[in-house]
Amino acid sequence: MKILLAEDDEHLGLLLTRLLKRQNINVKWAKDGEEAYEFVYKDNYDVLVFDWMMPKLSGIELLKRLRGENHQGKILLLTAKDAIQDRVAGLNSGADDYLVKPFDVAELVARLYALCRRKEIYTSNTINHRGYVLDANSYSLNYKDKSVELRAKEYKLLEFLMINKGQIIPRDFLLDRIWGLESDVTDNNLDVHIRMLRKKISSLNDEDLITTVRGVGYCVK
Amino acid sequence: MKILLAEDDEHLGLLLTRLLKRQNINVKWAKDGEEAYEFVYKDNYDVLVFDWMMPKLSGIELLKRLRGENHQGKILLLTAKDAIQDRVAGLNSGADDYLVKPFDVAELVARLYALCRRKEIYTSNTINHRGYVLDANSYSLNYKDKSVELRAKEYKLLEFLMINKGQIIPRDFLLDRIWGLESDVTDNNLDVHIRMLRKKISSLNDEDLITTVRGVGYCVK
DNA sequence: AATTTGTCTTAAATTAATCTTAAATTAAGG
DNA sequence: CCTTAATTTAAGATTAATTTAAGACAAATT
Repeated sequence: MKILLAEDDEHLGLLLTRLLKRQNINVKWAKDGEEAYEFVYKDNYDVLVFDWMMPKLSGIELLKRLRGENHQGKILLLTAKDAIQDRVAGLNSGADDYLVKPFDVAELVARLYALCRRKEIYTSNTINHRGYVLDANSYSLNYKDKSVELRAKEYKLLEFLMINKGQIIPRDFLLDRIWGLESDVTDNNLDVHIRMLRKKISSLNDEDLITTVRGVGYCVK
Repeated sequence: MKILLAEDDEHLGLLLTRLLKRQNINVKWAKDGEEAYEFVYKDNYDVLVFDWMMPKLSGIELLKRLRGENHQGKILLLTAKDAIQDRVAGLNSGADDYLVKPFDVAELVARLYALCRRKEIYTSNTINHRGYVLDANSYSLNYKDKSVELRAKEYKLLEFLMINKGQIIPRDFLLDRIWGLESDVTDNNLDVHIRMLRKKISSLNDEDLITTVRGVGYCVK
């Protein structure tokens, strides 16, 4: 995997470069936003990681610029601990994920891989699992000759569960992921969306792809 | 594992630093609350360990401040022996665990690992012992080709026993640990949960992984 | 700008899983 | 034996998840 890291903090930049390399992740390190911008089109990266706060060109400005130029790459934003409203702006500006400082390197690595997998989905456009085909193009779930259309939130939810199939994803995790950190939606909202998904899934094959783990979360088996 | 230890007592601080290092735990030692506060954001720690009573900024004040800043790190409080209401207050203020002085270093280590484990939702995590595999990811216990699912309390209980395998864990210890100090559940509750566990374990391999030590507690052999 | 349509969110009632307790039974230690 | 501690079973309480339906919101259409 090859990533571009835009990080102005010397210490953190060096540290991450080293630690990620040890995980077999190839890191190109840009020390500010403008430098990062130059690198973006010079090479092909699996994920772009931007620090929010940077001199010259901040992560969010860079993100907006790239999206404005119709750049489709996967972008992960590193945000400061307390700037919650920033995160909202970040996701709304088209970031694919965010990570709050200080963070665990293992978690960063996990999220990078998750984004990579997502990238693969968008290039191949589908996730296949036990006969089910989740299609990123048409936002539909297919099984044999049957098909159901998913709504935006349903799709996001199922995609996340299918990418992490076999793993139990805690409820608050899903809420964070699908609705965003800042969002103050009711817990129950997740239940309702799971319900919709199950209904649609069972209309395809009359089985339950999603198992609930009481007190913890959900899991695609 | 890397932890931040805020402890004003020179003797105890030095001792813990040494002993934990011997257990392969990297300790950053801050001698008062304010110093600890500075360190928190400078590095990334797996667990933050704060002594309750400290000059300048007490452990509980530091805890509250960090939580107020939306810091999500795992925090363990060291509390004096008799201040039960303090411990309750600590947990209510957002501490993830507490430990009563004087404590056993092995106990501290066990709790540190337990806290670490909770953090790692992404990375798969298992405890292996005599062919049994306790899987934190699926909340299941596996043996050869067989598998049983555990419920939340069962899992917690077995996890604690397996982390401390070979050691006899007193009953009230388990009650405190799994149900929390403030909880006033009946003693018998523990028996029932042990019973459930034994049932499930024996369905895997028809043996008893958990031995009871009469008058004391239980032990995973 | 108003209306319609589709989607998302909330609230409240129902159902189901899990936890807890009580009481009876069994086993261990003095 | 007698006492105490642990085990076991089953029922009751509690908590979490599911379900339904209605209201809010946003996007598209007129």
